[in-house]
Amino acid sequence: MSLPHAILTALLEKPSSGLELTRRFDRSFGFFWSATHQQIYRELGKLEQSGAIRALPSEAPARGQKKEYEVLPAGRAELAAWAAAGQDPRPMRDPLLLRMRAAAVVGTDGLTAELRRHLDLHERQLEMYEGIERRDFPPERDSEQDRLRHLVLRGGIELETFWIRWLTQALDTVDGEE
Amino acid sequence: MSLPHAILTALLEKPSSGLELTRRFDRSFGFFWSATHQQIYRELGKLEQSGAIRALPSEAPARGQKKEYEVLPAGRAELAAWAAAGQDPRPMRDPLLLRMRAAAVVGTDGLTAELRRHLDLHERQLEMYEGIERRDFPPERDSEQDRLRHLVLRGGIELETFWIRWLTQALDTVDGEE
DNA sequence: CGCCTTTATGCAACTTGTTGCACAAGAGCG
DNA sequence: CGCTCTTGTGCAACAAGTTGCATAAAGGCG
Repeated sequence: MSLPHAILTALLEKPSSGLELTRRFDRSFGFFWSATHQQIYRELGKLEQSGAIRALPSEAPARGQKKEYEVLPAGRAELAAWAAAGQDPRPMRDPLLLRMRAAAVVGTDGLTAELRRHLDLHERQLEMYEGIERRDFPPERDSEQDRLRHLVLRGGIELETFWIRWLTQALDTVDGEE
Repeated sequence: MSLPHAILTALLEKPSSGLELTRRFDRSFGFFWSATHQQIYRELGKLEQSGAIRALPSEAPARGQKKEYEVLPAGRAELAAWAAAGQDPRPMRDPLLLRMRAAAVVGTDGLTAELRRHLDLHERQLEMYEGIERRDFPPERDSEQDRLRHLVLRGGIELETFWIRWLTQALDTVDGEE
């Protein structure tokens, strides 16, 4: 049940239309939560029905016309309750680690190229995050919000760093076999 | 489409019944892929129907009786093809990072306890992994299979280490606000 | 025997996430 | 005007994962 809360958070930071939200989820928001535009539209409909958000008044509320949403007090309260509630960490489910374990039984043919490709993807991702860190979190900005958001971004950066280190080890190990 | 392949990998390592598989997925297999017993039984049925695995003959093939499965050549081939194929890393989706971002907007009330609880869970998990590392991967064991499986376990260990480090930072940041 | 617990298999309903496509309006262009 | 491209909203079908419950046999116990 996290997607509605992700949308509420995004809308509290800045009221947006469905497509704008989609773009934000593809960019910086995607560090910690991804979503497709279909998911977003479906959820916006539900949130509007339940009274958590509302569409800002517009002259032309027709199909194909931009529709901006803002969060209502009920939505804000719901988000605050959710953020403070207890939730266990999700059990791990990583296809790449699984494939490595499978390779231990069926052989490592064709794996090197795939590992290199992933390494490259993670290196680009890391560069992007570091660019954002330089742009959005210079040392002089230090409000409460900035510190918390910076912390989240640091999570993304350190996770990418982990993958890069692991993939490098993996390439050493797999190449060593051949 | 990873669950069937996770099951094939587990069965290749050691033929098992549904409940045995469930236990393995709760223990060491869970480092990189989790599954409930309902998922597993459903998938075992599908895999048997498609000819990837078969039930080992038993005297009493009745409900409530243990039913062991083994992988057939078709299943092994399918797994090898899947392991070597290209698959993009999944987009991130972490509820805790999301909650931290939400907390930046709605406030950090009640968050400290939750962060401490997660820190504790990750510390236990790390200890468990390190125990397994000492037991199953002593320096003298160094076959190809061992190196690859050890690599996967190292992934689990380093991920837990990452979370512990991040949660410690997070606690510093959140406590600093109060 | 009758009752309870453990081991084991399994169905059904629901929620969440993905994929593919349809529809609508405006802008640029010959 | 008619054509195509971009922006924007949305439905429908499917796949994957979760939750709750049902069923059955075997072993221990009074």
